[in-house]
Amino acid sequence: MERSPTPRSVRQGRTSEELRRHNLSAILGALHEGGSRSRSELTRNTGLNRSTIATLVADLSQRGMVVEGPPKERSGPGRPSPEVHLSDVGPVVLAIDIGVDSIGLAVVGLGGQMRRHERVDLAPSRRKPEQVVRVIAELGRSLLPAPPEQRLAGIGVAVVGVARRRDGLVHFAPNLGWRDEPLADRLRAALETDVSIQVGNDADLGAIAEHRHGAGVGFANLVFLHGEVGVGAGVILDGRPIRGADGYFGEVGHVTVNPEGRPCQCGSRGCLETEIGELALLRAAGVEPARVGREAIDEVLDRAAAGDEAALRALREVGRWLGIGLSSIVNIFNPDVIVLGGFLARIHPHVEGQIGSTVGKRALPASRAGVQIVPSRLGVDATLLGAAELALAPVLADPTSVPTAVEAA
Amino acid sequence: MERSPTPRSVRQGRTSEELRRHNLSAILGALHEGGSRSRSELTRNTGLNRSTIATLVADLSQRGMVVEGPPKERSGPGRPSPEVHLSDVGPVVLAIDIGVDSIGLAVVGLGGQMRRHERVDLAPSRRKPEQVVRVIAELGRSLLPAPPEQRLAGIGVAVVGVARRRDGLVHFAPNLGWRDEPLADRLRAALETDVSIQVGNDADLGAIAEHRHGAGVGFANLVFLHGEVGVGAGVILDGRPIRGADGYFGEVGHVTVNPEGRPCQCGSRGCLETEIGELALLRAAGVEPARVGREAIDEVLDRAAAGDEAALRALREVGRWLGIGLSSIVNIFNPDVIVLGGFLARIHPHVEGQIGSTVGKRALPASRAGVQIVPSRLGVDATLLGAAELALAPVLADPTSVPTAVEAA
DNA sequence: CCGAATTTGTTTTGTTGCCCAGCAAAACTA
DNA sequence: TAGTTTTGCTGGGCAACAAAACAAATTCGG
Repeated sequence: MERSPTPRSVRQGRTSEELRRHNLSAILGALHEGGSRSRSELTRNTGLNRSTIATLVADLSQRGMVVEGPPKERSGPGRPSPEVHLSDVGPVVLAIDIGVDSIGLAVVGLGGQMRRHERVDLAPSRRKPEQVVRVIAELGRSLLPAPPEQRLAGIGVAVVGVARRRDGLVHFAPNLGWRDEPLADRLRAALETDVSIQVGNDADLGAIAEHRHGAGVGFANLVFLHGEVGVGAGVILDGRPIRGADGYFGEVGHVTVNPEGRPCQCGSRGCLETEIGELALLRAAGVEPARVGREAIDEVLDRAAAGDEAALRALREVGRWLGIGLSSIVNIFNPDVIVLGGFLARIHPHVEGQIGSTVGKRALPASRAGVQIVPSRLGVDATLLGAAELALAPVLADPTSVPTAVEAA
Repeated sequence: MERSPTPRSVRQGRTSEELRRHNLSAILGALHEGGSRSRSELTRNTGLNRSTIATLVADLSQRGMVVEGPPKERSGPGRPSPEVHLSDVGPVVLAIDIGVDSIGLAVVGLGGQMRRHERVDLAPSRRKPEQVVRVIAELGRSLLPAPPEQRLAGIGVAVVGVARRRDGLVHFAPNLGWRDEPLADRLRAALETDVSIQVGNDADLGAIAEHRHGAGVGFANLVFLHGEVGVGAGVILDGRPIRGADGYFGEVGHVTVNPEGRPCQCGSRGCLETEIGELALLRAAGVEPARVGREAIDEVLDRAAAGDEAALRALREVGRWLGIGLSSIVNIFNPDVIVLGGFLARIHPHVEGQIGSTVGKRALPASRAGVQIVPSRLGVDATLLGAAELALAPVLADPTSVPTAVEAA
């Protein structure tokens, strides 16, 4: 176990060097999360003096991370302030999303810009770690240009399972059939790289992506409920992703919602995952569960749109349990917003009304009053972008770790 | 609703002045949480240069917050380093704990030292806000010496109910029969003071106290489960207290544990509070629930110690539901430690075994493996000390807000 | 079309805060 | 008692942000 009770409190002091790092990071982070803005806006945002902003922006510009462009049109009286943009030749990361039925890869720059992008289906027979890693290595080589052209700052991986952040070991991924896989090590060998490889849970990373670039922008407290075959949740509190002592915080997929429900693979019965996962919908709609995947879900939705009674009944059933599960989430986490991801985003239009009424009845009035329940805005790319955020985090936290143009030459 | 989605991300820049504040705060915070230590230890803890530590300690000393004493005996070779202690004539706060059947007051200094301390019973007939505030004002005046002698830096209040941090309005306190009480305003008027008055929920504040000074010292992820008539939880994640969008985070008292259980005052049935609260124990043991309070619980525990079958059965029953509730807490929050407070701390020895076996069966193996479940170490004073922490927070965050001896003169 | 008002970039000059080096002091060791 | 180790103390230096003064670029009013 990686528990570390510190007997004496250790508080870090800060030097002026760290002060500079913090301020560079503040500027870069503002641009990353909120997009381009003028130098004068940066001055107002950060509260720093305009001469300081000038030197900081010049520093970031020298490092090839931002560029200054012409000012916005018609901005009022006074001398116009140049617009600061994230450079599109800045450092990039490779983002990888290992899902149950597909693998996604993308080259992502600061600001969450996807430069290049690829997704391939993953047949159930090809889910062995060796095979998955081989596919990733091939795709990765074709996506990534030669080193000097683009500066690769790191690699981030989202995986449907529980991963150990420290060393990228995938502890347990039931839907892939993995157990204790040293994923980061395998990828490092296959991609022949020495950059840092960070691995995280797909729901945790989806939460980060929706919070920074998607449906949850501007909300401090967010729960991202990601449903495919399994159900996981990622939680952001006070703007910070929460992981718990071992990284299992927010494991709501196995909260009991239906004490008389079906047995779950976790050993219990009537877990949220069992009642609202893809399999539950297919089963209730009378579709062969073995056909699980995008097309099977599409079929149910099409049939419901055409008025098919069985499909409509199945959606109502899933909507009911989803509402109950969401009520618990509202009661426990008191979020500003809940973002539904994966296949839950796709059924959202069909179950919206039912969710609203169930939460209205079951959740504590005080907590439910302010919460919004919305579908993902990033769709299938949410987890991919989250993986990119994971890899970009060190660059954002310390922009000085990227060499300046002068240093690189 | 107090939701504030910020359309554009605002990141604070830092000036060198704030750097100094941060470093002063780091030193004071280390002493506050971890106790006295030598200057050389502070140097190692903070990573700052020893000349910097010298000026910082001198600064805090001038402000009357720390004093330097003789070095520790036999510390090894080299010039001995003077020990830095928190001053016992430094700023103090008034801590107030409004419980269901008693009111506690204390004058608390840095480090959580209780200087003076008083607790009085609160008869059910005297729970009206006006009466409570009158009692507090009387006790407060007798406890607090005249202003110049002790510097009163703030007032912190713990209350059994939901409070709004911003203005100290008690939204809802069912066990006191309060609703929308402007508690902070009433206290400000009654105590005739203009210092800041902060109000918080008792479980949230108990969590902070146990984390900094009690059974949870050194653990980054802690859940404090506080049970009396009602049941509430306070949660610390990554060392930071969590409150949620409106302050209702971790409302586990109304999580359903027994779908066939008794109706709860919240409208649902079989809530955790209904199954493990004081009333549940008394009822199960055949004691008149109306007698609820310290003596009634003592009676049940005494009878159990004497081998009384009904009392033992009642404790087993409560232990079972407590185990189920704790399993959910382990699954959802994945904490390092769960601290049982209030009457749950007192029954802990009797239900320890049962809790262990229930959690062993019901919680996810990965999360339950590392968690410790322990009784409160601060006892009835946990919430009182938590209230003190609330009031001390501004001083710890910015020691320069306290005037220096020179400035005061 | 021109000048006043406004706002921001730029440059120079503080001011603050931390680090470093060298020396002195105070312990332990043998 | 001399050597070693560790720490406090002092003065000098560096890095980072702020403030002030001036220049530049725009809007607005006539």
